[in-house]
Amino acid sequence: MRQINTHTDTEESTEEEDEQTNTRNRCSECGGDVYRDDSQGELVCSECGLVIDDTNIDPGPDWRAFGSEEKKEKSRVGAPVTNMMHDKGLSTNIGWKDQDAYGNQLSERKRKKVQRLRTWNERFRTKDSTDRNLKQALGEIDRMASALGLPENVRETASVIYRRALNENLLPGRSIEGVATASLYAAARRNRTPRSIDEFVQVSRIERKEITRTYRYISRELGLKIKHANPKQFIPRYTTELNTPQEVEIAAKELIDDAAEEGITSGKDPTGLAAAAIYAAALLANKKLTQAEVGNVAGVSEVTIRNRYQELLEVQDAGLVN
DNA sequence: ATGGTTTTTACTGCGTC
DNA sequence: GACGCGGTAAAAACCAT
Repeated sequence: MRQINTHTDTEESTEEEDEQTNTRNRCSECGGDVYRDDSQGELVCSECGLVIDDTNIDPGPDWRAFGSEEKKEKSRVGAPVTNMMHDKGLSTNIGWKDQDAYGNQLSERKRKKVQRLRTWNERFRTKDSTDRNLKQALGEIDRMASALGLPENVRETASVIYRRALNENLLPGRSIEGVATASLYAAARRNRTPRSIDEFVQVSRIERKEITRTYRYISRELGLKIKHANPKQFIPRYTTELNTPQEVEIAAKELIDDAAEEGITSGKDPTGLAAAAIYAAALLANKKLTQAEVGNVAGVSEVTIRNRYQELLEVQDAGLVN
């Protein structure tokens, strides 16, 4: 009896978050109005183009439900719609095994029939050039995102950006790969998990010049209004790669904050600032790193670190007086 | 295309281990 | 002598116009 009670208790107390967190929101980036684009199933900022909130892709039950009993029954069925497949994962897939749904072998006639179905299904699935284009681009986005360790929601954002570029006819004259790379670069920055151009050069087949050129182009044409990357966003990855103690990481972030308040960070390469902050923080913590070490993992020259970290320390000295 | 800003490259001298 | 560091000038890259 006791056992039964506790069991049911835990079961009923799960999943009671029906907060409607949307429609009249402010964009976290630029403060613009956010509206819901139902055709895509995502929140879009009217100011800066788009805001993907991954909690919003598949938020809950499909229909209105009255009471919690009904709510349980009418939950959504099937995989969530995703932008990462060129048909958003909604198409039919025919298995490759020559078995029916019960696992029995198919007869010779049925097998041929299914084979024909597979063929036609594949033809329809990638019917026109747009679909083939998307298919290839999304494959590239996925590949690069994996290589750079970018999470799912960044890939989703990149997919959306790419679709928009495609819809607005920005592709002609540009390579699919280039636009795919630029889309992912933009998406990574938008979602506050930026990667440097250098890192993209490592994993993309596109050379640096074209990545930046294409990024500028689609960013302008789509009105993405992406803010400059915050140097702090690079620090954790660098410090873990350098195996520095956590105090250094924290101190480095504070150095960035202080510098940002003084306004000496604008126009400067964020990776350079991050590297300098780490170097300076390590110095202050008596946990020395060489400029070359930090420069290597951040992809920044020693000269830049020198210039930046002295500026950072100047701010600190001035701050102590105040 | 142009000019202003920032970063990189390459080289230097200095002190330390 | 090798290494880490600081400084510098010129080249290269970047960015807005």
